[in-house]
Amino acid sequence: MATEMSIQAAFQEVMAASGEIPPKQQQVLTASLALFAEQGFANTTTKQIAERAGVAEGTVYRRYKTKDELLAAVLAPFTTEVLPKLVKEFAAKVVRQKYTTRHALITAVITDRLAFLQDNSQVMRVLVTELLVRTDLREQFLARAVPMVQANLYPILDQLKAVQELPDWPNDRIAQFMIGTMVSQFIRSSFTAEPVATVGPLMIQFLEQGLAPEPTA
Amino acid sequence: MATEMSIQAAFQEVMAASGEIPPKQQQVLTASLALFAEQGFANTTTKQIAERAGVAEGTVYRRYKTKDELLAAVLAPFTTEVLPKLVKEFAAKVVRQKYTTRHALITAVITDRLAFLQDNSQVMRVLVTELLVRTDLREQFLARAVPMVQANLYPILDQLKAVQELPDWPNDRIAQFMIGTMVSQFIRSSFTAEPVATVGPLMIQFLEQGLAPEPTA
DNA sequence: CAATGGTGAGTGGATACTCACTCATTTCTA
DNA sequence: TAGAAATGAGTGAGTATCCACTCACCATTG
Repeated sequence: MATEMSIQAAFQEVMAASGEIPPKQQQVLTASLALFAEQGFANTTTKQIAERAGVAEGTVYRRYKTKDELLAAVLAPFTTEVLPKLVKEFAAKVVRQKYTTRHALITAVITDRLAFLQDNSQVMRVLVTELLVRTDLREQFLARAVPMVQANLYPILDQLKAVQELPDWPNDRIAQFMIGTMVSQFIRSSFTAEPVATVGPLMIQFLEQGLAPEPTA
Repeated sequence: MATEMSIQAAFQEVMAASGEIPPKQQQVLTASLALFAEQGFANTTTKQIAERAGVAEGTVYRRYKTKDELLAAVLAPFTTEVLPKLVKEFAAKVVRQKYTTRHALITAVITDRLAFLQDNSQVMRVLVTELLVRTDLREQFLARAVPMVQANLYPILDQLKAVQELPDWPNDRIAQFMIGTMVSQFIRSSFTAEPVATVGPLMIQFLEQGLAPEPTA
């Protein structure tokens, strides 16, 4: 599957960061992620994880002492490494290329970031489902993600508002429309396995029109 | 809570339809729904259900023989009674009032149907979370919901396309944009408990602009 | 040998589900 | 109509199973 590469890449970061992670532990993480994505966290047993990882059940518990720690270990790299990089790289790119139209901004978001999300569809899937149910995880995630988006995306939005490229709506609403459109597409294509390329143009046009500024009265 | 009335209403329908459902069984259903919505299906024990319903654990199993049957019983009225009515009433209303602009259509969808969804937020919540994880349930639901939407919404869209009130995009895409925008708002406000009234106008404007037809070249 | 990774049988607790019984209401019968 | 019988919702202690987690032991490497 196309997903495995970037998932591996995400884990690679953790491996590099926190010393060596032995191969079997990596298999445990990979298997956990896959099973959590397929069945959900609560419906996955540690025995299943061991089997899919080709490992004894005790091995599952060698490094991570509880099943919850395993979930955290699977999600952590995404929220602490991948997501920040995602947002910041994007902001940097936008600033560097001096996008002054929402068309350029939206195109960048859709083609670049949506593809990225779809590459990481497994983690995204687990994250979305668990955020819906686990209050603690949701708060923790929002506490990290929201300020990050605010700090990096909002200035850009303000800038575009100033030049009449965006309507004078609250930033959180604009962000919600963009994110909502992306996530709904993401979820849909995570079931139909359709590539972004086919839908991209339509989403761009829809967002571009939807976020057009109201005629100045 | 504002939700309880319409939830009760949904159960009322089933009660009326399939003979008498004794009061304690109704308490079991209500408790199940509430707990499933709060914690998710897999994280809810039958003991918890019994306690919240003020009932012995055996009572939980009198009518519904398994926990899965209980989930089905909680979701069934929504997909078989409420959702069809939701869609058909909407379609009927639209046709009756002869909406010929997308503004009227979108306004109707947002103010009317979104409020309805938020009234049924508990069932929606359970449905959404379980659809993400349970393949069988998802297929079953889509097999019912998709044709219903196609039969009732698509003709209206075609009609509006004909009079240049909608762009010539595939119907499923237009539907996705509308549904995605609504659901993302629904999920957000199911956490922040903000009323629809405040966001409605913005969503309407966003969708109306986003779904404006491209200038005929 | 020390240290670290790996093993898998075993354990305690939780949980979905059962069943023999009670009790109230309804239906049958003399 | 009084009493007997049947019905079925409700009960809660009990059971079989499952599952997260442990631990005493083994293997490999430096």
